Amino acid sequence: MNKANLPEKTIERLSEYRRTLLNCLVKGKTYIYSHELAGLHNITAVQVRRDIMLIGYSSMKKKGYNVQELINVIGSIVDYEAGLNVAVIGMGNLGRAITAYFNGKRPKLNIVAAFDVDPNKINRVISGVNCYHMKELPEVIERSDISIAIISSPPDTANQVAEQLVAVGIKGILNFTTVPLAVPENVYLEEYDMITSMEKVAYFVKQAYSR
Amino acid sequence: MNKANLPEKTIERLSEYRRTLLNCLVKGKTYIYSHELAGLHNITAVQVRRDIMLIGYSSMKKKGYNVQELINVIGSIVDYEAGLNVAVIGMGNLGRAITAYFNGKRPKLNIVAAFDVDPNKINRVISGVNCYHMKELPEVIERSDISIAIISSPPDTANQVAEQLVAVGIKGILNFTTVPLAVPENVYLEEYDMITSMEKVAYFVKQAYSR
DNA sequence: TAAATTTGTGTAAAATTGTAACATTTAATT
DNA sequence: AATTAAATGTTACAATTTTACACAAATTTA
Repeated sequence: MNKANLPEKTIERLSEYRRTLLNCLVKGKTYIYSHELAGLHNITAVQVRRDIMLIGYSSMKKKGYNVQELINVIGSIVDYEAGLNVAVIGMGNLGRAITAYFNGKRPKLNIVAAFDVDPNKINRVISGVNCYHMKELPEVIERSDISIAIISSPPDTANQVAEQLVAVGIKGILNFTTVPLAVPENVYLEEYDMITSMEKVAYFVKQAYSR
Repeated sequence: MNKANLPEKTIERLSEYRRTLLNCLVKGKTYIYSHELAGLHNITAVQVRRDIMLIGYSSMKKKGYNVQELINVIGSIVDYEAGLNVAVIGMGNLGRAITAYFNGKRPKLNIVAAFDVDPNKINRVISGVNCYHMKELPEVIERSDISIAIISSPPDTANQVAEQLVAVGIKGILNFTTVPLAVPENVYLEEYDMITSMEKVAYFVKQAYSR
């Protein structure tokens, strides 16, 4: 079973499917058809079946997919069995919201440390996570075996923060700041900018108006 | 000049270019080469030139692009001249952070109202925006000429909220909840899920480990 | 004037998704 | 029990979107 090298888009969808599936479980739904899952995600049933085919899972034919089993299989693809630890850099409004929003939602992904430079935040538990001074970064990352970082620091510090993170061996970065980052190839970088998302929406709304 | 129907990815990049360009201006840089812009965004110079070609702008050959001019042209594509008003639905941690983070950053996009059902929030100014009760939604949307909504409400209410928004004539939705939404075709929907982004990072970190 | 640099753009390639088709399996129905 | 209907697994191909390649034209610099 070649679970490696799945298309990036497939990974995204698998993550999304899992959320929907977890929701199904809560509602007591134990089987789901490909076309149901497709409808919930605004895609075609073939796409769903293809994605699921790629991860090597088979349904109970004619009854749809076993929800719990599918959740497990997706987990075996997406999750790192031993769990991965995450740090948040920058505990402003956004950093705190992300931390609060995220923590506890994924058993195999835990935010275990936060960093800032504001003396009022250092050595306090904020949004459920202890906040350290940036100068402690190397030690804490090492000690807590942190491999992923979320950057929510002020934009002008972002690249410098990224450099430090790379230097201490971080393997994946999720960038919430407004500046694009430069990192070596062996570090996976996911950029996310809310403003771009908003502007995209605005553009298409504008298009709708001018017709 | 056919500015309509630009590829979605191009719109994203234009938004990102603009941010970088604004930053250049601040630093006193008035001209920029395609390969410089490309380097800052980890893409190829051809991609940059192609995007700029699509919006019908031409550089001073051999001196690079005029930063201010390019900002203006991108604005003429992405922005709605008269401005667009935005509402945030759900003023929990995330809603407040988004509002605080966003407001003031884009002159043509303004968050002008927030909605919640928590009595402690109603009729208060939160993160710089007045918070109304959900039952006032139709009236406020109408009165304030709001065409875009950000949903940051609890997941189980998201679809119901979306329905209400569609009913009152919202044209674009940015969904920050964990449930995918179903909206009519004439409403532009942008889904964003942090957890999926995180899981994507985690997946690729995992891949890196198992090699 | 020659060399080097940079842009603009036609064309090709790659990646992704959608459509159609169909054998196969299973559940339900008659 | 046989038939019908529904759903999956899979392939092939078309359509679309996105990115890369190649190169002429323009312009600066040496």
